[in-house]
Amino acid sequence: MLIGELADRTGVSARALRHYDRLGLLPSRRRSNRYRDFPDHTVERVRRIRLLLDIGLDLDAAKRLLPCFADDGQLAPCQTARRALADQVQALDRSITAMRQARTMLLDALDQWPVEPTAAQRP
Amino acid sequence: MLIGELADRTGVSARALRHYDRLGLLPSRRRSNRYRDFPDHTVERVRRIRLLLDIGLDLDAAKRLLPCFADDGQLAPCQTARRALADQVQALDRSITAMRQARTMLLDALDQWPVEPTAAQRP
DNA sequence: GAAACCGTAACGGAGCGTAACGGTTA
DNA sequence: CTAACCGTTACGCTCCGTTACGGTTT
Repeated sequence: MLIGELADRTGVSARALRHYDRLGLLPSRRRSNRYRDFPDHTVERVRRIRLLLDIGLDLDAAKRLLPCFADDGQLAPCQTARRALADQVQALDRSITAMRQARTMLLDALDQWPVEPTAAQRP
Repeated sequence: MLIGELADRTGVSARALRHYDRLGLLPSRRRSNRYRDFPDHTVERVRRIRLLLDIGLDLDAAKRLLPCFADDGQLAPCQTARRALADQVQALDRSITAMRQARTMLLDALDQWPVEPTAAQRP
């Protein structure tokens, strides 16, 4: 399929797909007119990439983990995947902690402020 | 004071300080030799900038909020600050939620995997 | 004259968005 | 002919780190 169709079927922009392709994350051949031609299973492959990106990994890590996916879409427990995921859990923990602290600081500041009367409060 | 001293006293790199300066967040005059010359209170100003960055705001928002700080270092409840902070709390909430979901996904995947015996496990 | 500061300019990085310009095809 | 795709540069964005090159001061 052409890149436009792949974009439609995955919800990922053609620009992003070209980006993944240039980094070697997608299996694409070219037609005689130089248009990229993706096999059907690329739809699933893109979904896997987005899954990995969504959990906070970068494209470099995603590239290394793509071979760890089994045919059923499950991430297999290869050594690479295990370490990457474990590391990412810790990274997420650190980020979450930092963001919760920031959130607390903000709420404290807001709580200490007097409430400004607004016309909208009396309908 | 010169930029090196400001960097030392704030723990912020000179490069970052020049960046803030170029964006108009720092009050700096120039000496005859073109060296930046910061007044003493810039130390506190930099701390405020870092505080705002630490809670997830960007330099653009920081620039708008700096005038909202009172002399005692407290962020005053001006309309601008109130909205910015409230918005940021929501942004943090969204990010935290997303990261926790990602964390859960990772742990679920890791839990389903068999434990690989390692030499290091038997000392 | 070296060491230690200061300055500006500019590339790099992550993941694309967004032109800008041009070929292709229905 | 035109609309709708496709292609390849290449700059922009965020917050600086990091050269690279050069003047200033001690």
